[in-house]
Amino acid sequence: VGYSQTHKEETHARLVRLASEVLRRKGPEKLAVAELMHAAGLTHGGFYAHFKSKEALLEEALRAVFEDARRQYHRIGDSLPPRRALARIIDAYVSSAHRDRLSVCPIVTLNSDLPRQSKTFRATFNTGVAMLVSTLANWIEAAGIADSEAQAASTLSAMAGAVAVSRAVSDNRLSDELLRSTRENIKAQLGLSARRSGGTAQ
Amino acid sequence: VGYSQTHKEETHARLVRLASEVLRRKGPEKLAVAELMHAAGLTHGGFYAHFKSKEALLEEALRAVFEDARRQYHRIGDSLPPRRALARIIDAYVSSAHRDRLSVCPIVTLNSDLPRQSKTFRATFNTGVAMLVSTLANWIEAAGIADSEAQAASTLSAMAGAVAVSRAVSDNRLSDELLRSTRENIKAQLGLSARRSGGTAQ
DNA sequence: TGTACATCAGTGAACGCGCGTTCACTGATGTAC
DNA sequence: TGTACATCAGTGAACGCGCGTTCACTGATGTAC
Repeated sequence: VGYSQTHKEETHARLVRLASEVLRRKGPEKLAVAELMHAAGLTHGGFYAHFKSKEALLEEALRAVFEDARRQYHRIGDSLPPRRALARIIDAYVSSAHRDRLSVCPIVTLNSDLPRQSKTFRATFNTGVAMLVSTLANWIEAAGIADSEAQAASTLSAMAGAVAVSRAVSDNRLSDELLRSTRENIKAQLGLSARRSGGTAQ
Repeated sequence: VGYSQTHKEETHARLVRLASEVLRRKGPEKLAVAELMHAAGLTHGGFYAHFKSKEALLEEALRAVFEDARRQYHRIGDSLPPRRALARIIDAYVSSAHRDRLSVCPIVTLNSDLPRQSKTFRATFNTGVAMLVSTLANWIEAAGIADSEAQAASTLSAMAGAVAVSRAVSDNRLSDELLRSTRENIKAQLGLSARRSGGTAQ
């Protein structure tokens, strides 16, 4: 009835996808409904046919961002033995490439916005962080490392902190050194530096 | 001429001090001029007798926050030998007490706001981070640890990341464990775990 | 197979509110005489 | 020592803008007959 059957769902999904990018780029408060709708080729009034409120959109978008992050880990780590998977994830995360482009990781982009957000937004964030921690913890446990959950949380926070601070350091040399030494520190901590399993094949 | 000689300077300083707290609590965008002035017992119009703009206040306030952080390090670490100083700073920073109260450290509170702020605000932040890094680097170097500047940056980012993430973790047990294992990881990294220098005497 | 109708995704003007900034003013105090 | 005056920190109303939300509407399309 009016438009094709899946049309609304498609538009909805497109808005969430767009919003998840704007959310990472600008944060929750600077994401403007009118601007988002315009970017989607629509007028701002139509927004409320899709979302109860801006808040509702933010929550959907945040879930999407965490999902993207989880997928990213799996894209990098699946099909590798656990120790190699961890090393690859750490190298990809704590990198100047990650520093210089829009982060997929909401922890880097949104952590300090959190206290000012609504309870439900924070709850969604909590859930997302828990998901990422347990994703990492699976590899860490599979690698035979003790205390996997706490180590996963500590690793994730050290990675996110390093990228966040590297962005705030204007001296490029120091910024690169910070990332390099964080990669080494984390890998040493997880006992991944020993290079037991041969070369860097594939 | 009107009021006492130092009156204006005192008011100015009081506004900056208040702002530095609000800045850490609410971030740059949610710091409202009228609200700040009201908190200082003044009306909002008078603001512009003290600051060229809100932006100018934010920069002064941010400098004050970084100064507070630096003073905090010295308060904890001065009068201790370098290794003990570092251990004490790490324990105080990466603690549930720090997680649960308003952070003195602007890296924890403001890092993800940064990309949305003005160039000069970011420059002020850069300067502040550089100052904290070199403060830590002094102790690290004095402790005879190699690569002190990069280690200082990496340590600071790991500490800030841990506190930020610990705030976003709703599971209290995991949150505490994250802090504990980060403390241990960082101290192990800096070779402070060996407990060479005896007990914990004052 | 063709036509009238109902649906509803999207339109665009309008509203209200928060907030940074401006500005003409006031009145307490130090200073000149 | 007392008085008129100039200064200027602070006042409070007003303005303009961004932005979330509302709402009466439109017009393309599927459906009933």
